[in-house]
Amino acid sequence: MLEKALKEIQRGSSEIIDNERIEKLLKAYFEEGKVYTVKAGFDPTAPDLHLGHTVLLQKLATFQKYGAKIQFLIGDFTAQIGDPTGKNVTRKTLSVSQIQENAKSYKEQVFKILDAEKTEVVFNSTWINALGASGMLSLTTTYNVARMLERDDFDKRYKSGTSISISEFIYPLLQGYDSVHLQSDIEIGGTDQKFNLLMGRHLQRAYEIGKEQSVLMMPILEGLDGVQKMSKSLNNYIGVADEPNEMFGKILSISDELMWRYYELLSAKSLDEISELKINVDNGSAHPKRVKEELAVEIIERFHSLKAAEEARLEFQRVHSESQIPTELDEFSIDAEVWIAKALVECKLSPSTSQARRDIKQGAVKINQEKVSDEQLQLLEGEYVLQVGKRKFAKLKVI
RNA sequence: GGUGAGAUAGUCAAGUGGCCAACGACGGUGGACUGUAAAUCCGCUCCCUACGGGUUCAGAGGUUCGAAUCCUCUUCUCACCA
Repeated sequence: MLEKALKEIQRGSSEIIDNERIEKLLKAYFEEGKVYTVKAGFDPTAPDLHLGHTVLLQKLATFQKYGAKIQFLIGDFTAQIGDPTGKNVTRKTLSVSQIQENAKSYKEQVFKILDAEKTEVVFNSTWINALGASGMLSLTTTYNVARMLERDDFDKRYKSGTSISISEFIYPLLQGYDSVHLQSDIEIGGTDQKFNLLMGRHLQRAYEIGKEQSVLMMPILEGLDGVQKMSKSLNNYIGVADEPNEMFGKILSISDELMWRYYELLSAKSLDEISELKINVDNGSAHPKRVKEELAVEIIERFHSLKAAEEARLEFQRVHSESQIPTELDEFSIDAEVWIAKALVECKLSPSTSQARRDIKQGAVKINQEKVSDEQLQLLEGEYVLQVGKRKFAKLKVI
């Protein structure tokens, strides 16, 4: 049992610091039912969760399975500074009301994965505000500038003469102080957070709270392109709030190679099951597309329902494999006969009439499944299903 | 504060008086091939009912028959020095 739990906890992680302590904590749980705490901090700047975030959330869920109480920390105070990690410019500060709003939508989304019973949502402004100027000052005496500058990103900025604000120096200290206040046993975060995570250990030692948190780091999930990290700003993400059909399409669009990565970090399947799948695909006894569909269904089920997932699968089949028209189309209506190019723009299938004409010229446009060749075509009264390329559809009523 | 370099389409990046709606790359998109994948190949990629017209090269003026290209000012970036 202990073995299994440990294996599950270690799964997918890129680095664990003080693994022995994690073992001890688990042992104490199994033998005496002793509860321990796992902290994870979230920046309330990005309210829309995507699968990249869920890698961490699922790890937390695993911990919950094995006795952990999760300290779900919303860094509402620290967000006012902005995490300098990986940044090469000073971040803008966020307004208090903005942070409040973001934090709220965070909470709404995370309990799809986490067990609310075993989760404590905390805001670090609570204790950091209470720290006061003298508390803050004594916090800063635990570390020095030279060591802070060892950080790669600070180092680069310092050497290149880019500004580093003093508040950014304080950021890691505050994050570490959170671990002091919360008396965390374990903290988990992305690999890019290593410096900040280690600061928790450092400060717990400095404040002599009698323990040093273990640190478990998870790799950063690649986005749909398979290269850059999943992020909203790169538009390569799968949002947990995405529609089932959209999720299905996005998951199916990832490369086979990336699929295994997603399996490892996102699926609830055991590693043994996954490696068996991989063997089957490699020797040709399983079709990679089927395997990918399975993953898609699993993920959609998690955020929607099994029913929605199966429907998405069927819909996908209809539209893409059998090149039929999707069941639900955006509908538009125009009250006079229109030129086809204008109609495409109206239905948001083309961004401009110029583009629409190009599409027609290239044979990309279909009306009721029939290819359009006449660029000058006028649409008379009636109902039409318009299509551009393989996946853009709309229904148009001309009155 | 001083000096120098620069600002070109979604991004990077050529172009330094007419052949420029502007090379190329990436991205995006359409087609072929497929498993709507990847890889590969081909087309398109400022707007406009278009063998034509309009608006672009940080912004504002100016020189010229003609400017992304030359001049002036402004704004912003970056580098070096203090």
